[in-house]
Amino acid sequence: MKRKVTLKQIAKELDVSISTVSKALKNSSEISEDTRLKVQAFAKLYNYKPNLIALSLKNRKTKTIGIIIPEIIHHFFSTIISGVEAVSNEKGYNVMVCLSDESFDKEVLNLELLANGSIDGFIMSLSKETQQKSDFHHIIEVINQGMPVVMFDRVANEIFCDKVIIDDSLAAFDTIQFLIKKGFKKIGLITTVDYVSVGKLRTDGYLKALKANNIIADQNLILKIEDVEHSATQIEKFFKDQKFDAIFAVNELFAVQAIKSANKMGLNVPKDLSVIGFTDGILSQYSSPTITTVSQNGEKMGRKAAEMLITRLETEENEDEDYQEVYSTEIIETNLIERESTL
Amino acid sequence: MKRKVTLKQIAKELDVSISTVSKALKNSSEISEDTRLKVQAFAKLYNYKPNLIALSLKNRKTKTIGIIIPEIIHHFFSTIISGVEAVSNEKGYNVMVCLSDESFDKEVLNLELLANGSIDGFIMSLSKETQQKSDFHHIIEVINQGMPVVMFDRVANEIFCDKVIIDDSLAAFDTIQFLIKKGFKKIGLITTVDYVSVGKLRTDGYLKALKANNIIADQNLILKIEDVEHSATQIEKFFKDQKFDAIFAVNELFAVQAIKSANKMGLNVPKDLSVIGFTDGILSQYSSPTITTVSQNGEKMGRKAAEMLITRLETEENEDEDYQEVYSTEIIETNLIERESTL
DNA sequence: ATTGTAAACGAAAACGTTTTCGTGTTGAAA
DNA sequence: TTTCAACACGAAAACGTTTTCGTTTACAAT
Repeated sequence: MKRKVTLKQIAKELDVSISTVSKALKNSSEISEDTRLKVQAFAKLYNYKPNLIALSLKNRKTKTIGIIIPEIIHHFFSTIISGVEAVSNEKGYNVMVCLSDESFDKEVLNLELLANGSIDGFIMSLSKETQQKSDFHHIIEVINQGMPVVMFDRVANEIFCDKVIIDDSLAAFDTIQFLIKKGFKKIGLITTVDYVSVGKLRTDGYLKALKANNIIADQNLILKIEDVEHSATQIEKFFKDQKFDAIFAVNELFAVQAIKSANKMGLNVPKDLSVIGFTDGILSQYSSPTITTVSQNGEKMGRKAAEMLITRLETEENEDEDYQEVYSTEIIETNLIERESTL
Repeated sequence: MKRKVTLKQIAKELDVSISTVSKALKNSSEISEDTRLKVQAFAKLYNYKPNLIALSLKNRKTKTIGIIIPEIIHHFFSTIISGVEAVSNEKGYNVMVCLSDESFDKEVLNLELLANGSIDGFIMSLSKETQQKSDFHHIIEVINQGMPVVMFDRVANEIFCDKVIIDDSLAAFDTIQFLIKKGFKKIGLITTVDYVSVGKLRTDGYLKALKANNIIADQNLILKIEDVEHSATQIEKFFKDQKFDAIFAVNELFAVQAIKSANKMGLNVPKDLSVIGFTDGILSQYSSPTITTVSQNGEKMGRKAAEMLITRLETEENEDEDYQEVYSTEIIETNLIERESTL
């Protein structure tokens, strides 16, 4: 078991100073060809690689970015990570992943832990609990300490930072328009409780679209789900109580469950009922029937978020004060992917 | 924008030495109550938190563990991360996630990058390409440098380290037994090419079970898929060419596609054909019909892997030479989850 | 007056780099 | 012979900690 070799050891072995070794390895012109080659050969032989922690300390930057997401077992968030990771790797950054498990406390903990030098910047999406409490002091504090933060998807107006989102309201609006154009009148909505920002926005879009078409929104056609654990039974009840021409669900799980409930009632999707979901995940692609859905393009969002963060990190070096306080919000376009669940 | 405060700054401000501040914050008895309280108050006021990078350098341990997986958009690997993350957090470790994208080169790159001081140990699963090439020198080298490694799922006998696996062969064997007991004779297998270790093992289990029941394996009933991108068409062809009583698929995607293909042929699952998959992911739980499957318990595997790694990291401190070279392989039990796709 | 001894604190090394600023040696120009 | 530049290298600081080993001061015991 041979431990990693350091500059000091090479220096000792070759009877030169540490500085000489360091310079030789960087092809400094200060060093004679002779010793340069000698040092490089030795370093190669012993497979010298600079210690990244030491570099981090010296340079005061770690070349790693932290990402905090509510949960990972969720296709959308997985694709986000995938996008972030891809861009980060290209640009020489590592990715540290933390899960908040939708808990405020864990989010705070993760933030504090990583903010103590481990990373150069954050990419994050708010936990449900944080959204519910509307308490963002932990994030604001970190930003005030000079740590760049890019938020995506579940964001908050109260936090000033770069953001990557989709236009949830517009996407929902367009979706409902699409359904109305097809001639559907009784369009049901399966959504989340309002404190989930994206759920609220999608609900808004739904309502706006109805209004724009002079359809009076019927609260009985709207189901707001608080407890995702028991969404299935709630959705079944929803279907027993009401009749629909079409259903718009704000995520793919609700969409799948809607289809199942419809089937149980003896309804065929799409013949008796059209269903559109949100987020183009595994379920939408492979369930039967495959589900028409609003594609969020998580990979692209992740890529964009990483690009924004890294750009900020690297222009920050120049202490470009003007740039510092100008935050931008990128809107990633969505598109409706038509599949078998709609006519 | 107030930057993070350091010991040095506190020391200067309070006109004491750095050592005094450090000791005061650790409640050392060397320091008088007076200055101790003064320092602590000041530190609290300025929200002092030790710089983790500096600590890492000093202690030569980073309290973070690296995890390299082939891809993240995959329910099984997501659950692994979830498990690893949970245990790591409990024990005060962070998690750095790298994706190999099933590529040998990227796996090597990630390994080299992280091995230079960024992490204390690895948890990893081999990329397909690595398995195909059977080239493990990069991993062996890292282990030889004294970096603890725990492998899971896709492992290799050539690498000496701790491992967490399921008994793929046995699980497959039991599954086929289950099908045979139900009276099925023509049992089809949809599997991967042989260089994917777990695919091979599951195929072995299938063959063994047939043999144990004196059924002669029919190569026509076995489909080995190389190109996952085009699995759907291959599976459809498979169904056109052959008739089955039951299908065993080595992952849930193949299982879903089998069901779809069956439906296209006018067959009803489970009435005309039973289907069993592997890995209890989102698809198995929510597709129609829900799919009977072998549960791999990724969360548990992840937890176990993290526990093994951390145990090794923390006993390593004691330079317990005896313990060093003894590696263990944990086998996580699997279980068959019966759902609608089997009678 | 001398010695001993706590109590309270500081200096410095160490972790592994990079980089600035010397410093000694050589050879050539004056 | 003196002077100077170029060359090749080394010392040391810095990043932010922790920890060991002094060192000072005061005061009690001899």
